[in-house]
Amino acid sequence: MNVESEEPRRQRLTRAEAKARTRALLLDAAARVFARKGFTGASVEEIAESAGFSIGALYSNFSGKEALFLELLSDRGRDRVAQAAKALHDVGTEEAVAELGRLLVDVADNDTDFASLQAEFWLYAVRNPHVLETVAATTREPRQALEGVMRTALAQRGAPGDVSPQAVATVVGALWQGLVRLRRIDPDSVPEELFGQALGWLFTGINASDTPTPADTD
Amino acid sequence: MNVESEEPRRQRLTRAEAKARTRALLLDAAARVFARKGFTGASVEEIAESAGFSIGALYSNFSGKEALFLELLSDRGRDRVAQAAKALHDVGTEEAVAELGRLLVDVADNDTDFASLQAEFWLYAVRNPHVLETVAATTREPRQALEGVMRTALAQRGAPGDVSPQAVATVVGALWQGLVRLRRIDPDSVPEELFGQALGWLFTGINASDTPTPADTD
DNA sequence: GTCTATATCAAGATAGAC
DNA sequence: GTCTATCTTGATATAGAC
Repeated sequence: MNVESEEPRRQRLTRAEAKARTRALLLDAAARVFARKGFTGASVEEIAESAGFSIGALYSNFSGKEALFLELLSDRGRDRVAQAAKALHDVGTEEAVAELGRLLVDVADNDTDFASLQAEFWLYAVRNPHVLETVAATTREPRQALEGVMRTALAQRGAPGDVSPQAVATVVGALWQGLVRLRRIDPDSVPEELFGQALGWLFTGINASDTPTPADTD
Repeated sequence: MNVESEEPRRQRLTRAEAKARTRALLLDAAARVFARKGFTGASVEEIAESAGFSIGALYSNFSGKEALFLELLSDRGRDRVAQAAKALHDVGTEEAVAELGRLLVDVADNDTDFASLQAEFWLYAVRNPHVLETVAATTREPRQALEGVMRTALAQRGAPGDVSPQAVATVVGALWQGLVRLRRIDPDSVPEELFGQALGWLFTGINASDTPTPADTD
């Protein structure tokens, strides 16, 4: 009967740890199911069972479906892109551009749930004003990380000083998202090199332009 | 029996015309409700009543919820962008770029349902393999129209001959989609001029680069 | 802390009236 | 051709057992 007092060697968990582990497993499952079925289409029952628990366990850890979804937004929102952008910070410019290209293909092809979840978050935001700002904030985080990369990239390439790294980061981020989504449903139209090629055009154009206005005939 | 042979003066509708009108009204309502609630979140009851009809009328015109959704995809999928791109075909290059910029802001700010519907279609496609190709096809149509615009734009700007109009059209389209979505949840990060500015960089860079695109023989 | 059982409700779809 | 009434299912959330 003294099960709990046994030696905690071999990964025996305290109650708090067990609960935290359950929470984490539920969040993982939620990410999968929400991505595959959508917010409304996903049932809490499927999420719970997919994590290996029952509905009761889910409601013991989260107040409901929406709370679980929003928790997921906080946890996963910043993850991938911010992390990648930070990793690129240390890398030289030319390699960074190539690396970004590879990252695009990798995410689009392998982490298929990622783009779906992003789309779900976006839709939830435009439909629920009370979380719009929260979702907007999670998109700003990775974009700011990217802005850092762009700042050094522009400097190293000797771009005109009046070019806004923020604008470039926004453009690169938007292009990335657009291409990932398109590649997902029409891979042939987005070959592996396209993103890198586009970045090449972009940076060349930025360098060549002395003013940020497009009405500048060369 | 001779109902159909009555004079159609004074907007009296034949049975076929009445049915067609009902169908059209249901499709309009469906576009609204699907955009606002999502495919799963939207109820056929709300769609029917939003169009001013009952559930029965809906099922008399469409075999079910999915059929209605897919019908919408065929009707609205090509609409906006293809139409716009074709209009741009006649316009000179410089004006076309500026016009595209204005179009972005207009769509993002005014036709709010458009982007939501697009996102719904995309999600439905990645989740339902049997319609993936259909959705992909509807994205190809406007992209091909855009490709025509890009071809003349590149020629007028004297771009290297080995630059693929198809690649440029894909990039411009993806960037457009990405920026529209971002502006929807974070307008400050996508100022009105950003799209035009990005296009300027892009075309300048294309002109300056002699680097060949991967040989693309259509 | 987690599970089982259940109350409550809303949705998709159908059948027959008009 | 459209409407009303209804069948059936599956969902969220809760309450009490272990």
